[in-house]
Amino acid sequence: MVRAPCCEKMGLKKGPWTPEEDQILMSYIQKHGHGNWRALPKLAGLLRCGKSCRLRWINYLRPDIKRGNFSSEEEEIIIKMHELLGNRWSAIAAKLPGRTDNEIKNVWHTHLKKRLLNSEIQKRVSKPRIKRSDSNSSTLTQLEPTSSACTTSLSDFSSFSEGTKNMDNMIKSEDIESVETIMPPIDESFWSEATVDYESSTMMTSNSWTISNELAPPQYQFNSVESFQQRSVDYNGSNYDDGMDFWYDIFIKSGESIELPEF
DNA sequence: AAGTGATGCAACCGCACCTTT
DNA sequence: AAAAGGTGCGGTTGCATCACT
Repeated sequence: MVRAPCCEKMGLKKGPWTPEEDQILMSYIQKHGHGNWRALPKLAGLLRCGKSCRLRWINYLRPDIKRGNFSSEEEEIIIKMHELLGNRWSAIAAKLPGRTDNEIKNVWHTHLKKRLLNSEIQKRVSKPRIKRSDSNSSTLTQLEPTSSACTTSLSDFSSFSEGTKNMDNMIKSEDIESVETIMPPIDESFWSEATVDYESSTMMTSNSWTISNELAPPQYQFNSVESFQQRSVDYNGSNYDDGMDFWYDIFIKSGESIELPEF
């Protein structure tokens, strides 16, 4: 398929929008709707490409756009949804009326990512969960005390293996509050003794993990090694690095010895 | 006051997917 | 069924502003 020439080659304008352009675009869409974005600029008398018009409308001019800083509730939702969906900004934006995917993406990269990183560092510094059991070996031992065993299986979590896209079906807009139910906060009683054998120093490469752990809340359990591997591969399809801790947490709790696939 | 680096945000780009022909 | 065209998404960039020296 032949790609359409870019805006510049067509003699179209790029860069920041002027108030005049905004006004033209806004009044045209209010009067006629946007219809075909590609045809819109010509019809509206704008020297812009349709893509640029669409973006400007969606991210800035739409009447239902919410302006101003994100509330702490909104930030919480973004954090939780990102934990579940990864960098699927449009899906996250769908849960936050008036906010755009672009805005959420920016907020994530400029504020929330750093904040989460800091709090994670703080958490690990203040209460380390893992120590090297032998300074000459790569075996790591988790320190926290055990708690009661959990025997429930994770079959209700199985739709995960169909890929992260199916998350849209799992999470309905009215269920935002219930994200806690899907991914409950982890309290200290959750952790048990575990060992992790590394074949490399980084979690991003293929490792051999040995987990001894008799407990896990249902939402973190896996029925088999294969199911975990399948899920980790699926997750890798989106954003494995961002979610490494997420998988690490799950894995630590899965109570199985498995080989992570090569990524 | 000037220079410089960091930060935030709007906008662009390339790609994938969907729809139409 | 395949090609063409349209749309939406996520990653990235560039610029304005702020903070610091």
